[in-house]
Amino acid sequence: MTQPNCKHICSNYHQAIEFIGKRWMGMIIYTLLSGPKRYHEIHATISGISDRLLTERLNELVNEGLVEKKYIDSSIKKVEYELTPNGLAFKEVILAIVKWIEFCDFESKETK
Amino acid sequence: MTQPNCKHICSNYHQAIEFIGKRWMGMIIYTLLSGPKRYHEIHATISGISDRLLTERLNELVNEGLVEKKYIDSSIKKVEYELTPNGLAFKEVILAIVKWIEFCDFESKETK
DNA sequence: ATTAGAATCTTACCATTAGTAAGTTTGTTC
DNA sequence: GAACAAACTTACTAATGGTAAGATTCTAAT
Repeated sequence: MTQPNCKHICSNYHQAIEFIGKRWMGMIIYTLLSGPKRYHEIHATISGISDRLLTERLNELVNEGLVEKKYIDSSIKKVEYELTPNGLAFKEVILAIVKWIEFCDFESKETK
Repeated sequence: MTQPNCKHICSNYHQAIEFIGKRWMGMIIYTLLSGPKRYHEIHATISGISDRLLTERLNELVNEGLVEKKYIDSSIKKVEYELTPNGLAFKEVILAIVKWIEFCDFESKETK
């Protein structure tokens, strides 16, 4: 955290957390962790997300190389979204968040 | 991820990532990891953040119990912000994100 | 073969959130 | 006691997100 390249790490961290922190982004990656999914499957899994933002977020994920978009049978209306290795690697971050939540829950129960 | 309490975890994860994903939130926690800081110190460290949002984010962090606000010498204009144990525990998440970034960088260099 | 419906966007419009800039109050320093 | 800094606060504009309707392509049923 205070190494020579702190500024580099810090700026990368800034970019990264602003990207993954965009609304619904975390949920979409989480959903795709259990395997590739169709557009409507993701939509059905994440309650509350709109078509507009799901499309937008998926495009951003594809552009950043975390998700791959596959046209099944070369059909425009048969699409599958799958995590790339970089997207899959995000699982460790999700696990850390889940652990952190559990720690916070535990703390709040201990101190009440 | 696919355990019985998946829905519970998932909804908590959703809440948590939407909270920590708010703009500047990650940077503010990151900054406080190196120790308690005054308002203007945080402001100086994070380039680009405005007074308005820094105040707002700090209030949210205090309300969620991740940060404690201390009035030094009981003075209204001498304030220090310090991470609580729950806030400190977030370090593991940050480390996971930093590792993930490094993995992604490595992958992109390998495959070009 | 035609029609109904689903899948995957796209567009237009309104609401919420963020950014900018100026002002306020208290505290400090010369 | 005047000038400046700290820590906000307020008012306004810009950007992002939410809602709802529509467009296009595919699939299934009659």
